[in-house]
Amino acid sequence: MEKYKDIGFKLTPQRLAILDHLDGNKEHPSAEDIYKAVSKQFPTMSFATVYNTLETLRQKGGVIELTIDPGKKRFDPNIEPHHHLICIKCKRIADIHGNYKLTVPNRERADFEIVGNHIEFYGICPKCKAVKN
Amino acid sequence: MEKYKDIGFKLTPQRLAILDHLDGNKEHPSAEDIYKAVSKQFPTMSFATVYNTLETLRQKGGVIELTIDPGKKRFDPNIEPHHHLICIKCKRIADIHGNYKLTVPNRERADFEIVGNHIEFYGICPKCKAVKN
DNA sequence: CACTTGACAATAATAATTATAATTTGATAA
DNA sequence: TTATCAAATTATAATTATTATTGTCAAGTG
Repeated sequence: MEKYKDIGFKLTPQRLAILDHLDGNKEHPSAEDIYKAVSKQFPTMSFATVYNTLETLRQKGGVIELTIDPGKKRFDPNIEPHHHLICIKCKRIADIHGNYKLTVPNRERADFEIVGNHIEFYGICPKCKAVKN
Repeated sequence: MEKYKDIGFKLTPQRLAILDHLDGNKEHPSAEDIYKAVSKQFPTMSFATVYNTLETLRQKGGVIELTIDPGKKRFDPNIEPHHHLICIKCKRIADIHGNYKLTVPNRERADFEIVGNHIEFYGICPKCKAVKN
């Protein structure tokens, strides 16, 4: 937690509450999810604070922004490089830490300098499989 | 083109203009891109028609919806399974057709039934690399 | 020809996000 | 400890992307 102060990230009560909610969170929450959860403790919490904090955190490498969900951003406090498995029915997202070595064939690389990758696996989660229809 | 009529997709002039704009398009355009391009020929074209057509097309498998770009959807008329390479600076998207065989380790699969995958490569395109700073 | 259906356009409504402006606060240094 | 100030917070307005609603029209069907 102290690491943030060192990089000029002012630790306010609101930010601590957001960090606390994110810490170890495997739900890949949206801004709204976070707002709902944190405003229970901070009824005056503003949506803008959630967005501002997430954006500042992202810039400082404290959180990853996921573009998996159409229409809204999701946030992942797990900053280790990893991949995701998405339930196409309920949109639940699970982490995948498998070690994949992916390269782009020269022919396809089109002179891009490759800096990273991210795999999205699609599937149906056990809960949704259990539901008929 | 005839294939659409067979599956109950009525071929109207507006739809033909959209299909024509998408055909062979490698730009992965957003709804707005398509709207702008097509409304040059059809000044009365409505945004709703673009969205409706894209959604209907998607359901019929004529186009793929990409969630790569935060804040907006992009559409890809290339329906062959393939992957993408995104310039992190200018957000340009290129197709990657490399043949990757990806499996999820049992330990991580969490009883999901895997139905597909999509790799996003991140990089810097030649144009953006050429720009200083 | 009457009838149904689906597509279109205009527009309203909603959802997610970003911007603005006034006020407050945490961190630092005197 | 207190003064200071940049940065954070809040309320709110504005924007952007998308979806829903409604009335109209045209194509195809019995």
